[in-house]
Amino acid sequence: MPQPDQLNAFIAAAETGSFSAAARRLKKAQSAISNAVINLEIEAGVELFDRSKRSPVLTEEGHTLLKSAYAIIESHADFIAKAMAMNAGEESHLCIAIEQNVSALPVVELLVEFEQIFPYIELELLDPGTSDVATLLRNGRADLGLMMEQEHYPKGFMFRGIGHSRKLPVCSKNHPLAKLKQVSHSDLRSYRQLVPRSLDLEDTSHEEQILSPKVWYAESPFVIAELLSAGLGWASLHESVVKEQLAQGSLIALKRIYQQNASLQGIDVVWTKHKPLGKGGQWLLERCFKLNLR
Amino acid sequence: MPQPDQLNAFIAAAETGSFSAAARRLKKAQSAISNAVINLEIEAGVELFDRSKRSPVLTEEGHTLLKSAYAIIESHADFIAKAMAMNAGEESHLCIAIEQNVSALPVVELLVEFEQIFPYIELELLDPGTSDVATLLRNGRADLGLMMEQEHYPKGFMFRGIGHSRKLPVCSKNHPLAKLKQVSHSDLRSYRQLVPRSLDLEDTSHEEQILSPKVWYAESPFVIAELLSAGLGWASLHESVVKEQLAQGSLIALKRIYQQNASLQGIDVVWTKHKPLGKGGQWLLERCFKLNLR
DNA sequence: TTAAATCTATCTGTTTTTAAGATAGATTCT
DNA sequence: AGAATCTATCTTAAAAACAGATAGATTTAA
Repeated sequence: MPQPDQLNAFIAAAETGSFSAAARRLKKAQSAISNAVINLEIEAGVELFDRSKRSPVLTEEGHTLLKSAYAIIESHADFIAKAMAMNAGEESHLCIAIEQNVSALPVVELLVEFEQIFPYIELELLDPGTSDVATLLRNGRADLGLMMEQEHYPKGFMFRGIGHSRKLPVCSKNHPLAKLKQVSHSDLRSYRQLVPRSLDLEDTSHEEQILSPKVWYAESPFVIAELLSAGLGWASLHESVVKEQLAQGSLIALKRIYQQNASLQGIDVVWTKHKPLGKGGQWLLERCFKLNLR
Repeated sequence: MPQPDQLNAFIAAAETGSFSAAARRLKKAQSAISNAVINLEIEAGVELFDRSKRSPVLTEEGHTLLKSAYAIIESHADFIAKAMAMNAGEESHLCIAIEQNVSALPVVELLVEFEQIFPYIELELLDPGTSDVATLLRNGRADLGLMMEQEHYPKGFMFRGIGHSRKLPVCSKNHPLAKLKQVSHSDLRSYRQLVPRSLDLEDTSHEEQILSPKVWYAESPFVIAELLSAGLGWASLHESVVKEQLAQGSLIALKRIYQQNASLQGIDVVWTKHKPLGKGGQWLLERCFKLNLR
């Protein structure tokens, strides 16, 4: 197995075209370079330099193996750079959970920038359904979360509002409700309601939004939007989820009597005191504060 | 700079979950593994294993750096594999010159197979114009050539026929010659002839095919085909070059009186005694023998 | 609960490897 | 021809790697 020092000697000799010059560059004795190259040649069984002239010149095999030598040194540099980043306080892995109802676009733009600044951090993205973000943070699966605001968070949780999302009652353009100019409470009660519900059975936050006695549940708001598009029932969904369908007209926003049509819900960025964020997480957090989602 | 032995110890320890087991696998003393890992940790400044339990378990940073360690070892393996291939008689670089008139498709299929068998050989493809293949072989730029047969090759050249190519007089469908059912020698003399001519001024092989007093030259037969398509003159070109244009009707093959319409020309694979072929070149050569180009 | 087994870290002494210094022979340049 | 510069090699000193032994800790089994 070729030693890094041998490879560096090989590279320096190839680049300078002289063992002596390579020794000067690497601040070693000329004999060290000569030995390193010769040992590398013996171990590889390949003549790397043609020594018929005064200065050694790369053979064809040497040219090819030089590229491989660069590849090895670069992978070494990658290892060291990763380790340095960790020493500087960067986490090696960062997991962000973004609730599906949150509009992804502004976050994606943030992540593009993140990749430039923290190229050595592995990023993991989760997009759980309603209110499972908190669960992922609690059990340490995620480091940072974006979710719809909750009344109260578990102990040790930190949060901060970073915008708002509109929640709209919607149905298919072919649904009976779509024919009405305005819908009342009792209109809604007459038809099947689709409700996003968390995987977590403990979580009862969905209950307060149930109006109709005929309820179906789904974990993903996108699945609900699909069902709605097929003409099945109505649901109260976040604007970002049904934005496209509203624009192309396959889904319709219902106008409600006596009540504001859209209820505004806050979006929080959430993290925990329990596991402190590294440099990458802190950067992301501060950039989230400057976001203004809507 | 991390030593390969340290990385191997790190990897073995991570895979077996135990320094002792890693020592057994690598046939070293347990203290050697322990030292290697600890030194790697010190040099990187990163704690790779959590030692709070009896057996060490990878930290998050360890997981990330383990991937980089694999990358380094793999690039080492690539270096060694390349060197081994060279020791087994494979050339590190193989340059093949294929005259533009030769149909590329069967050769391409051969090269796909070549890539599987000789993954460590760098391949270079040249597609010179008429009769420059010999020049590239002579001055050592190319190792192997495919070209239209010549009367006599320079000294030290080896060659073997591997097929034939049809040469056809062609012109645009809009050219006056295209209206004639058969064309005579004097018909052809009346219009501009486009002739492929080598870059090499010494080469006079193009002269014998000149019929018309109005001649233009071009190095590439493809450029000539373009000119023909624009309605400019006629030319005698290889079928493989104008195959598509003949099929789609933009170029027309002329029928000649008194003479066979298509003159058949042999295709040779050519190499030189001067620089002997390696395993890859030999393989390619033998596979060329089995080709039957037409 | 106790004893055996297995693990890691560390110390010690030996062996191996690495590198510098010096030198001789070869090539290039003037 | 002579000066300068290059490489290979020999010798010797320094450094690193390694095995063996051991102590302390944890796990497993009785």
